[in-house]
Amino acid sequence: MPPKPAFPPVAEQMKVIRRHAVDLLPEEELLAKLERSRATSTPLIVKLGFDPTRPDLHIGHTITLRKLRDFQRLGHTVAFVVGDFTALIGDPSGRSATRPPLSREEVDANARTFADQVFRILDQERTVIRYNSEWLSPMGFEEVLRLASRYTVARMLERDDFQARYASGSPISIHELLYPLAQAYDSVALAADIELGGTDQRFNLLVARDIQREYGVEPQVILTLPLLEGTDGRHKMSKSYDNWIALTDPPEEMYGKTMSIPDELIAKYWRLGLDSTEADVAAVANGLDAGDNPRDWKRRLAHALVAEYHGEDAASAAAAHFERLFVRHDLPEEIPEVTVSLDGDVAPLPWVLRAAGLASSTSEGRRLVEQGGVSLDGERVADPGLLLESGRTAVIQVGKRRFARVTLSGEPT
RNA sequence: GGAGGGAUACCGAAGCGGUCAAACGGGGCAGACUGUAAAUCUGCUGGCUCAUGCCUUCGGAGGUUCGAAUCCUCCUCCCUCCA
Repeated sequence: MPPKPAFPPVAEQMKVIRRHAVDLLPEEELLAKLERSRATSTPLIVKLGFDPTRPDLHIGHTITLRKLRDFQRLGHTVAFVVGDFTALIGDPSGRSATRPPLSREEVDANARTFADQVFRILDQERTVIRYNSEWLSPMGFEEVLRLASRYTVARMLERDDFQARYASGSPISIHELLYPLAQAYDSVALAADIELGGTDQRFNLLVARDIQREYGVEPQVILTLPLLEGTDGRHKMSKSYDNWIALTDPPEEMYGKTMSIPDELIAKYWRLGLDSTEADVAAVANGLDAGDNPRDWKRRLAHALVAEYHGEDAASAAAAHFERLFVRHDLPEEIPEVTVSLDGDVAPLPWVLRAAGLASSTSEGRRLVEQGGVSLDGERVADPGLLLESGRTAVIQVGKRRFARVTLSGEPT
């Protein structure tokens, strides 16, 4: 059992809770809940939904996770809802297309991966994980109708992503309209006091309040947190935009991706991406205002991020690796060894690139050579017709980041 | 149930009988530049054991034609309006 929570005074709790919050609605209700919780020594139930279609957490998710941890430190309980049932629908949030549903096995595997990552930040003792199939699956059609009758099409279509899809003539399936209701019902089942989410979740979170009320459950307070832009600096961080820094990214990858964010985002990453204090954030902002080279703050940021998830040593190694590859353009410390078997005595370079996994096709390999993107033992190659003999070993570099020490073997496998 | 519109490469979107491996934009990749995997500029972006060569693509299946992404028939899916 977790130690008996010692709830700090409400004003103090509010101060912690408010930090970084975008929406905190309605605040009076939260105050009341906190007062009651403290008076009765009962932790509040703080809900966060998790979509098991995307098990890979990234830096953007940590903003919400840290806020959850704040709640845990204040003595409250976190309830995670694994949306294994709702994954059959696919959250239409921010998507332009219907999502394909998942299999049971995928959901389970994703949920496990998710838990591994989440407990890097959260306190396991004060976390409850629930699967929403637990209550959604047994609902009969009658129950679903009852739930669906509590909300109107017009209100549902207020959601800007639905509106955009409808306006642009993209299909919206009826079941997608049910998603916010299902998510809302989770809050009924859990009797959630507070639900967190990114600002893009505002609509879904608010629907839950109405549905809870309909079912005679005290409505939850909603707390939304800022979305962090991804490495491209344009879209919110997301796997689908390929602009994400995953918690599980290897150190060099994490470091390099961080170094590629636009300079304007440095301060924001410090504020939201790290477990930083106001003083840290101020130091960064002041430094940048005073004309510090942004590169230095970005390096510190990259270092701090890697250190948080991989430790100090890994962070230093990643920094050194970055120096070597991108600043000095040297070879990396470790180059993967690849052996390629030839059919004959020689093989054209583009073919070898494909066989060694350095290009996705021979034609792609040919293009890379033609564009000067390929070098052999440090020498740039210009002729796509170049033949390599069997028995030879060479370090082949493609672009800035792909390397392999390739051995050509004459033995047909 | 009725009427009309649509399905094109990773995404969006042109093309409407040959000059189409298919405009353009985004994305991606490469090059130059850079503190940077940023920004900017330039190029590339179906496949093939070495090719001013060959092969396969424009929802699916047939057909017309010397020749089809483009025309016809049927099928599948989507959208809009009317009921």
